[in-house]
Amino acid sequence: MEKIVLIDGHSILNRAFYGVPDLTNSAGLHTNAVYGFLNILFKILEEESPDYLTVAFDVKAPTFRHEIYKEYKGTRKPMPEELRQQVPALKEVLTAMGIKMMEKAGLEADDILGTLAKKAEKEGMEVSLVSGDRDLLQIATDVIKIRIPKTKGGKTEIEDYYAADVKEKYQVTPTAFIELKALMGDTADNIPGVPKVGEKTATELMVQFGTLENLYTHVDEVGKKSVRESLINNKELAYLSKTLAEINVDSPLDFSFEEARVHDFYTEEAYVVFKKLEFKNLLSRFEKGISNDSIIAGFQMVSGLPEAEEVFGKALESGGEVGFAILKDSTIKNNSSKGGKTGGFAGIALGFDSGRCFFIQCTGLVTEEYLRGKMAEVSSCTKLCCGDIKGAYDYLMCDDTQRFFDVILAAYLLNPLKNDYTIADVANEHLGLMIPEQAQRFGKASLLEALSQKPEEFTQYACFLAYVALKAAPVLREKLDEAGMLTLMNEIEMPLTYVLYDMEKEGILVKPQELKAYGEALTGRISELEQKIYKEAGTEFNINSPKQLGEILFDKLALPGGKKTKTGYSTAADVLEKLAPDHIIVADVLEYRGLAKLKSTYAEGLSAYIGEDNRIHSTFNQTITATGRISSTDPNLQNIPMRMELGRQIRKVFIPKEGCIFTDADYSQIELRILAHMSGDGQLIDAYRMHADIHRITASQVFHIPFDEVTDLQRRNAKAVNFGIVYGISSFGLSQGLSITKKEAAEYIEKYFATYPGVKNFLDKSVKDAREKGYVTTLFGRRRPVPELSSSNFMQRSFGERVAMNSPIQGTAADVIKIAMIKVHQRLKKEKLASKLILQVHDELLIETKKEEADKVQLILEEEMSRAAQLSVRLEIDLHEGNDWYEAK
DNA sequence: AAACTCACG
DNA sequence: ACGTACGTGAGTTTC
Repeated sequence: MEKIVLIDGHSILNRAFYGVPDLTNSAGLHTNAVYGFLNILFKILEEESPDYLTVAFDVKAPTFRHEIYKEYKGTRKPMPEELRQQVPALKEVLTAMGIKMMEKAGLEADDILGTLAKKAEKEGMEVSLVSGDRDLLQIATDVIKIRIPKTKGGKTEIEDYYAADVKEKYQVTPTAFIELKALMGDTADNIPGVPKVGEKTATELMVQFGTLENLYTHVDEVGKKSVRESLINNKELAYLSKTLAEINVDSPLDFSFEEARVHDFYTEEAYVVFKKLEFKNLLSRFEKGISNDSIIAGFQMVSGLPEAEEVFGKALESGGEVGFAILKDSTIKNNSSKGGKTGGFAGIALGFDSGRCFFIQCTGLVTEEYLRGKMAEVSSCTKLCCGDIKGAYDYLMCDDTQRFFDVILAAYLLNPLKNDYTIADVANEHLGLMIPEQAQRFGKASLLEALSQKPEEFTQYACFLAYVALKAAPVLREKLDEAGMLTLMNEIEMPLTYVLYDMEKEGILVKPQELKAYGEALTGRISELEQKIYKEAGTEFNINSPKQLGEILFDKLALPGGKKTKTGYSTAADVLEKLAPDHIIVADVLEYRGLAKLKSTYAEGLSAYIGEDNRIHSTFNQTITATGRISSTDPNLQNIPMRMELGRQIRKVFIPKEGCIFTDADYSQIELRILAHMSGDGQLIDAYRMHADIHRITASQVFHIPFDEVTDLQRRNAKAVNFGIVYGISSFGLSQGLSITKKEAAEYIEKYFATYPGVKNFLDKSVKDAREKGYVTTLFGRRRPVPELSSSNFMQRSFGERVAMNSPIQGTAADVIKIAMIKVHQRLKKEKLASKLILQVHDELLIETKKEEADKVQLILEEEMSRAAQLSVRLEIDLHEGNDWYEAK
């Protein structure tokens, strides 16, 4: 028997929209609903393998049936903008996939679907009708199956209804379902229904009387008086509702089943559209369809020394750029293999302009050392491009990044919002090429396992890395240039890769015994507090569990504070701090938490990263943050305690090596200074020229008080406002920060803006720019897209506004310190100093300084950091030195 | 894997 | 009316 699948377009799109978290492509187009729709579509197609397929749409609501009863229209909420823009996108996708669509002015999708379903039934087909709402249940029969997808926790399950299933679940036949609905009404569909009759009463009535006709014939038999009267008084309404609820299964439609016949959906056109929408999971469906055969034909594995020599010779002679990839497992430093070198090394891939690519396997005479030597030679005189160059420097020789180009880094600059960046992604987005991800090819196998198990697949993979790097480089350069970020790339990000590589390699020396002792010193107090808390609570429980803690505090002990999070009570510090003065147990919990954090995250956490050289080699990531900052992982050395004295003590275990001291330099209020510069606000610029405590000046100017009479409270408030401005001010946020009312906060903000009108102007302009262009930029051209601004959700939109205000400031600060790092690193090298830059903490640089170089290092830091950008205010530096990190801050 | 909490700038 | 300050990473519990 032939089979047709009919889909209710708007209804499924709507379901998908609310069931799939927000997604946007890099052009800022929302795509979650289309994505969800396609997932449902593919699932259905896989299950049903139909012969025919049609998607029906309403032309626009409200239509035909609703027009009859105008008074009730307009209860439907307007479609959110994020959803509206996805309707044409979906139609584009379906068109590209060659899927038949039906829509007709004056007809609702329901009518089209109903009509087609009945038509197909008559032709002797099986019918699957997919819709998000239950209206369609009325046309279920023994061959017409209604399918209702439900998204439960990310998984889509589909409920199926044949006529019998409707009867089972709703106790009425599909035909009676119409009248059931007429009685109870449906606000979403503008069906009035009979007052006083809800779902329960309606079901009872239909079970008892079977039809509306019969109900009114025997209306006096209705038991409940109020219901009986309502039925009698609203007879007309009931029949009108029936008209509204009934799907027209005999609509005038030109339809030929042949047009709806299913064929290959994975067309070129569809591929292009999927790529535009950035559905990379779905793109894998095209792999069979689109062939990379002609590219792969140029790939080759090389295992012998003479052949390797030949390939390297080719690289050295190549006039143009060469793509390469180092095939090694990513460094795993976090397990107990302390200071562990890298994982397995499989070899090196090289790609040439001709399209010829070679995977040179590390085997026999072709040793790792040989390859390293050859790559060093090649890198010292050839233009090279790759992905993740920081991870390749171990195999390159020269620290002059001029000849290098990192396509991953370029992809990050073009869209810094993504979670990860892979060569396969770059191929998809920038070359329109489909290549499988590593995991897809080899699963969880290590590289060496993959090589031995699937050598041909591996060769293909390795060569693709080099091929894509080479082919994508000019494309990315062009895109960066268009976006005004080529200089940022060449002058800041690329040179920085080598600085970060050096910092990682250098690491920072720690005192392992001291760190251990610090942790052990905490243990006593922790168990003391643990026992005390159990006693105060009257029971033992897991203090680390917010769930259990919340129940103890707010249920068992009935402390005031109520709910806050989705899952239960909030036990966050700011909530507990309000209770602490009145309840010893809360104060104890807070102290316990503080100590437990220090012990687990820092004392024990850091210990696991100490290498055989007694140094910790963190990883500095350059493609993580949305604003341009770098991040530090494994371990994170950018969040070592500082604010509280006890935590700060941990810094005493970070020490310079023998013969060295630490020199630490940090920018003084770099973000506020950048704000002063970017806004050009005269008053704020002058404030900085006064060369005094900026928060006190702000207080003095905003509150119109002589500088010397500013109280500590006023200074504190002004400081909070300054912070707030940088974060993208909102009265609510400020009120939280200062524990004052929203109204008071709003007054502060108003006064601040009255004092510094240039700042207000600048922030407004940032938001306006972001709305118009879809992104904001830093002083050095770095972009951050702000797709949230086009959201119809108040919260998301407000977030977008704050992002638009904050990112240029935070991002410019990130640019500035990156420049400083490059310059400092260069100077140290140029002046042949042995001192090393080892850490960056956003506005701070730490140098392990040879004692005899201390003065020079201070001078270099001072000069290069303050010179990193020429602003209309000075960039001031605070310099410290010490015999450990604690002393040097 | 997600939620919560908390460390830093 | 809505319910948040901006940017990160890691440890723990819980599903």
